Amino acid sequence: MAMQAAGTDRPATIHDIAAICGVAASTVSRALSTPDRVNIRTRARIEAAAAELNYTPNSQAKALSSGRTGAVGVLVPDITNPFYFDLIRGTQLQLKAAGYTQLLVDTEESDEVEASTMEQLRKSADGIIVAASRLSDEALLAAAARIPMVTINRDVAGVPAVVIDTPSATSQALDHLISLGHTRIAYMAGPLTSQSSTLRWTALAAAAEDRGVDVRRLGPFAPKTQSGAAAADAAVHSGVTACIAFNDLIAIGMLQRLRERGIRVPEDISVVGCDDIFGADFCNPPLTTMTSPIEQAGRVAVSMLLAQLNPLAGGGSRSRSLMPTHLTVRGSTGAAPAAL
Amino acid sequence: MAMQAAGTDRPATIHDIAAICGVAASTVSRALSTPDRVNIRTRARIEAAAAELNYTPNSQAKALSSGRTGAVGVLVPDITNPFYFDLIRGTQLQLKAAGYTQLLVDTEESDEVEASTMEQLRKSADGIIVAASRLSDEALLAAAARIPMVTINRDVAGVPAVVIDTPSATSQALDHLISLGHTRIAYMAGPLTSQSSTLRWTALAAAAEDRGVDVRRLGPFAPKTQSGAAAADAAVHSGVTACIAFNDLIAIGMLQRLRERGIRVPEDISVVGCDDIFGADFCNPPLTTMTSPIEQAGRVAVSMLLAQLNPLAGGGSRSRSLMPTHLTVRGSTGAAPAAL
DNA sequence: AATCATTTGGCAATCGGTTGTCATTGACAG
DNA sequence: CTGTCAATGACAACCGATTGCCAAATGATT
Repeated sequence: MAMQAAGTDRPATIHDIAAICGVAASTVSRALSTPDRVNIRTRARIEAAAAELNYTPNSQAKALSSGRTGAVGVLVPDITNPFYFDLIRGTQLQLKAAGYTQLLVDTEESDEVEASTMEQLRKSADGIIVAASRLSDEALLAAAARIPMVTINRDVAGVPAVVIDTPSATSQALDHLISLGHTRIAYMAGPLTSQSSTLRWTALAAAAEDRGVDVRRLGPFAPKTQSGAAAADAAVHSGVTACIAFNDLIAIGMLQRLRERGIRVPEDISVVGCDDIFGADFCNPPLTTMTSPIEQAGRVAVSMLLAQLNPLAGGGSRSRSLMPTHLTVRGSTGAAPAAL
Repeated sequence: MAMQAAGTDRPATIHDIAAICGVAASTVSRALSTPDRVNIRTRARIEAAAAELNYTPNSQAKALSSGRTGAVGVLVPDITNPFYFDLIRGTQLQLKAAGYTQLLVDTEESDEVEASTMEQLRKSADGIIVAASRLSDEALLAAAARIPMVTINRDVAGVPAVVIDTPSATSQALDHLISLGHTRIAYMAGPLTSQSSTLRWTALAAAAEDRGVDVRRLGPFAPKTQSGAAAADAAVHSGVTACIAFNDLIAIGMLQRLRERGIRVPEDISVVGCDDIFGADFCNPPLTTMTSPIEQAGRVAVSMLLAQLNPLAGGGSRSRSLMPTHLTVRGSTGAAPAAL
């Protein structure tokens, strides 16, 4: 009701409450954090005063004295990649639900920025979530020893991770293409530093060998729609009838380029993406892609991190979580063109 | 070179440096922040020790004692809306360049969440950037009195603002449609609480009156692709031959729905979006839309806020910045169908 | 009624810095 | 040789909480 303690405009402190109630500041602190350690009547008075003054604890001070900051850092390589939008949304939701603040940082695909950010965050965050880390295994492991960490799409022994199981979906995609009659297929690789890209290629190559079809690797290509042009040209030049792109951005870029060049999709060439990001369903043609539970992955990562921070809450914290993926067939894949 | 002070693993403090150099902690603080107040030789020793210990100041402690947090809050109504991706990217880049940290918060289109977040941020941020605020003018003004603020797409007297000039672009869009022969046009409105939507409608209605064409307002519709279905149906039912959507999300959703219903775009109906978000160029058909310099708006907002925080740097801080917009014509608009 | 166990709540140190105040130092001028 | 002044750096208070420790108060027990 009352806006503020009359006159003063600065936020109320624990001392203001203490003065009003005639108790020590420490008592107020206890009443607010460990209610059982304080007489129920004084507690009531304190709570009333706190409400009256519209008191909210100063998080800086809290962090300084308690060591806990109530913040979690979220590191993504490129904030403009729609893939991370969903991820960020997932972490944001789950963190907010748990009363944490999200510190979002774009590491600009740079291992240096990533490392220095981690060191920085060591003091200003209780833990960090690192998506698609560009760091070496050793560096990542070393960092994880210094601050609670959960990685996403980066599996290193000893570091809790959430892994979206796209590799296994690649064989599903491959079978889909084979069933449509394709036998010459390309994988449009992502950045060399991306473990996801490597794992997808490994899984795809293994599946291809198993099925006895020809799958070649092209690239690497940057995970942006602009790279799609180069990817499209490379695919066409290589003579394949279908390709599986590292992610939807590349795939969508390919779609645009192919259209410009008058190459029909899927009649002349089929394109499969990966992730099912915003836009995959309304591009032209709609993209067949491996749908990832991205937002959910973000939420799970937060849960794992919080479990690590507060070991009290029963549930034995799992150190690795594999998120299932499935193929979503849309319009960008079709029967292989008749052989010349 | 040396990893850490041998043995101790916790971050080095100003006191560690002081002990090594045999000076008081305050001297170290001064040497690091106001170098001229300290002997150049001791300063050198201190800097050497700091480097040796790999010292980085504790931001919490710094914030507590100095009152400045080095963080800026960025409030957006819906983090999943691609429009805000570009905005967030712009703020992130500019903040990082200035050495600030970005605190990203999704206010979930709720004025309550927005207000409480602001109160919260009052202590943990030096200033805030509020995009498309859902707050009343009074509430916004009151909040701005409590913490340095810059709004984006929300113009309230007394609060510095960055405004993307989409209203004036609406008349450009209208003229484009008129030149194609359209005379019955609909505006697919956004949320009632969105000032942008209101301003666009006002500008559009005025322009329509001026040109003597019929423009009716339909909606409101939530700014999501899913709302596009309802919007599309409403537009078709109203018998218009063209429509201007509040934003690209609605427009893209309409495109999808119209396609499902077998209504051709632009042959049967033309659609104009607003913002030119990710996806507007590759949807089907590519969307004619009002292109906004979104990322730039984010950067400008940060600059204005920082100018407000550090009045020292000459440039008289402008209190209002109007970002120009232009119409980008793509495939979703075409000649009006012949009258029945 | 005296003793002991248990609450209850205050004191003061602490977190890691910043900053006002002041004593010391040395240089220089008178 | 001494007085003035600027430069330097140490001391200590402070920012707003948390938390260990202890004394006082309460209540239960015998």
